[in-house]
This record gives sequence, C-alpha cells and structure tokens, in this order.
Amino acid sequence: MPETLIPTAASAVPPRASSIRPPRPTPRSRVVGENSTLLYEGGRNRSLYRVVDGCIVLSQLLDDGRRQITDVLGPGRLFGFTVDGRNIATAETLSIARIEPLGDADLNATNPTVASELKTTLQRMQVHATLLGRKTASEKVASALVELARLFNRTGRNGAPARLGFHLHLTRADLADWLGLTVETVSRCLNRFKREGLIDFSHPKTMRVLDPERLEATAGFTRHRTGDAARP
Amino acid sequence: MPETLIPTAASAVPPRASSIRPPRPTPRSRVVGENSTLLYEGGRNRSLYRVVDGCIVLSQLLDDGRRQITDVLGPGRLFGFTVDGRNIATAETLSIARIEPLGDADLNATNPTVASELKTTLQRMQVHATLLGRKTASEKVASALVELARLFNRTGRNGAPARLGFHLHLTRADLADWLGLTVETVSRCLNRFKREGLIDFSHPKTMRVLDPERLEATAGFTRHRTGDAARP
DNA sequence: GACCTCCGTTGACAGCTGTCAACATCCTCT
DNA sequence: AGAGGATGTTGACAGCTGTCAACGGAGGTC
Repeated sequence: MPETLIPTAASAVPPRASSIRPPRPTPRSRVVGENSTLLYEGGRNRSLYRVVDGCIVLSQLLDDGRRQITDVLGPGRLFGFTVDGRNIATAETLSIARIEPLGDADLNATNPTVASELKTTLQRMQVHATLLGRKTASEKVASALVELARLFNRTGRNGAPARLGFHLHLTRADLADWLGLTVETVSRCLNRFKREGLIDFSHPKTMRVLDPERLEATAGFTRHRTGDAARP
Repeated sequence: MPETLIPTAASAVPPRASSIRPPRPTPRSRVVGENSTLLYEGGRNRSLYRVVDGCIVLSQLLDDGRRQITDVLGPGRLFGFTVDGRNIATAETLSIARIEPLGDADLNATNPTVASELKTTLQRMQVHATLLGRKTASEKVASALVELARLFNRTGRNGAPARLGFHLHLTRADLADWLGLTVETVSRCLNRFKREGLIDFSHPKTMRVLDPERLEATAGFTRHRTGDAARP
C-alpha cells in the first residue's frame, strides 16, 4: 500500500534491528517507508531533498504505462528538481529511506553545492544514455551491477571493499525499467552471470560479485577518453 | 577536414546569401565552420559557451567506437559543462555556428540563468532516456522529427509555423547515434513515413512535415501526467 | 496455518531491428 | 568533366531481445 507525498511520521519504520550504520540525526530529516511515492512528475513541490540514507529512484511514464527509471539515488544525492515549478520526475523509495529537505532558496540551484550536484547528475544521465542507446543487454545488466555494487556495497566506504556483496534494492522489473529491457531478459542475464561465476545470489536481492574484473569487462565499461595530452 | 578546438577565424564561412535571421553581433561571439569539434569529452576548458546560431551536438564514445549523441543544441542552449574540470561530452558543429563564450565564473553554475539551463537540460536528458529505453524505432524517429522541426523550423518563431519545413542538420548516421538505432533502420523509417504521407523530402536534409498530428501520434509523444489535482 | 498475490525463473516462439551486401546519389577534389 | 569517397537506400537474412505462457517460491493477509 504505497503512501503518497511525504509522510511526516515514521509510521511503518522499525529502526533496523542491529543498525550497522546508525542514521545520523540530521536537521529536519524524515524517515520514509519502503515503496512510497515522494514526488510526482509534473507535480509541484517547494523544496529539494537530499537522500541521507536508503535508495530512491526517479522515473517517467509514457501514457500507455511504459516506465523508464532515469536515475537510482543513494546517500548524498539530491532530488526534487523542477522546471517551471513542476517536478521533472517521479521519486519513489525502494527501501526505508531518510531524506532531508533543503531550503526553498536552493530550488534556484544557485547554491554551489546544488549546482555541482546538477552537473554530476547531468554527467550520469549522459553516461546512462550511452548505455541505453548503445549497449547490449548483457552489457547493460553488467554495468548496472557494477554501479549498484559501488552504491550499496555492504562494507561501507572504509577503503577496500572486502567482499563485493551488496543489497540490490531494485526488483527485476525495476532493473528492466532502468536498463530499457524486459524482466525476462534481466532475469536471464543475471542467471547466466551466476552460472558463469561472475556473481552469486541465493535471495534475489542479495548480490555478491565473485569476479569484479570479468564483470567490468562484460560491462564494456571504459568510455573512450581523448583527454588532454599528458603535460610533462 | 574537421578543425579542432575553437578556431578564432571564420575561415570557411560565407555568411548565408540572403540571411533570413541576421546573426546578431554578440560580444566576443565567434563563428565556427561545419563539422568542427569544439570540445572533447574528458578534456579541459575554462568557459561555458552559448549557441547563438547553428546546430551543435554533444556526444560520448565507447572505446570500440560506438557513439551516442546525448543532445542536439540549437540557438540559446549552453554547452561546455564540466565535472572536476573535465568536459562531460564532446561538442561538434553540424552547421556553421555562432557561439558566444560565457565568463569563467559561470562555470560554477551559480548564475541563475545557467542553473536554470542545467535543470532544463536535465529534463531533456530524462525525456530522451525514456525515448532510448522505452520507445520503438518508429516512435524514436517520429519523436526526433517533431523535436527537430520545433528547433529548426524555417519560419522562425513568429507564432504559427506556416508550413513545417525545416533543415535536418543531422545525417542518417547522426540520427541513428542520437536515437540508439542503425543507419538502415533510420532510413527505412524515414522513407516509410514519406510513403505514408507523414513527411516529405527530396534532398535528404530538407524535411517537410505534411501531417503534424499523425506524426506526433506516431511519436507516442505525450508523457503520462499525474500532475496535481485541479484545485477548485 | 491456509490462501493469495507478487515476484522471479524458464521455455518456446516470434518479430523487430541489426548485419551484411549491393547499388544509387551527392559532393568534393583534381 | 571525371574520379572517388561519403552518404543514403533497399533487399535478404539472422539473431538478439520481446512476447506469451507456465510454474515455483516468497511474503503478506486473514
């Protein structure tokens, strides 16, 4: 039963039993349940939000129901950008999440931090466009795993990622909507990767990367770099 | 013979014979020839640029040569955004273009106009992601035609677009790289639309929209709008 | 605890789009 | 004007990915 808009109460939110990463209390931050729609594309809102903890996806819909997830947000990322006062995208939680509203003023994005985030997001979108338009199904799924492993790896961000286990917050359908594929194709790719020893999972969302190098190779990860000539 | 980086001279640039839209002289603006690479992805630059006139595309490359055009820019659009001082995308001219460098300070995007442009671009990228991930070849090509007709229609922007003729600055290969298709598929779609009376072209780049409504219908254009409930 | 829906997996099959090839046309350069 | 390359078109064919279907299992509700 998805809630709508931003609930103020942390109703269905038992703080995780042995909470490994204690949610640091942030000014005005709120906890939101899983599968809540926070913002609707085309709707109005008066604030930007920062993801403090959890996983949030942005999406757009075509009127026949086809969905495209345009971004997957982890801790630190901002969302709620508007054009002409209207939300660019729908925002939904894929996990219990803690979000922190930013002031009205930041809506104008004249805040340097916000502007920087905008540019980073723009870059991410362009990289994802290249994935959507020019990568094969296997490359897409492998790319997604590499990216999500970085975002949500279990070991925290204390230097070396011990074993590349992470919680996949997305369902197969979410992955499909993110990568421009169907559920069946995503499932087939994941299980092939599993058979080939690239990854492993017993529960559908408990992922472990067994062979990072081959996975990244499968992702066709490196973008072409013309860069500038080395300046000696 | 593509030039590299920003040339200061307007070498191969005969100002268009009966120039309908006289290039308004802008402070410090420069004219750049067709098929020039202005910026390289991963390279450094110290300024943003505004497109005063002409057509410029942004692109990314995978290292095996696959290319994705991430945006098509017309008059008024900005480009040259960086992350960590590095260009996000390669920028190339598809026509003789006039560009105007903006000050260093604007690189930080704290200028409200720049910030607004960033948000608009972000929205465009998300709409395009939906196209790349969730539309069929026909829908993609039709969408592209609708968008390019708006961008480059011949009648200027004096209210009603008389007859929807416009100059297609992109080659079939450019269209393919923009839409995530192959040249052959693009060509087949365009010629089918021509047979069906949606569009017409004698020269490959001289496009005319004959049936805007059916073309937009083919584009599957309307995105789902949940909007806000009407407030009586 | 039983039911029931959602989610994930797997197989069979089809069709959209990519691949390969040949050819036409346009443009540039000599 | 002629040569040659880039661009565009069209056909034949293949294969990647989508579609349809069936099934199993997990989680949630009563």
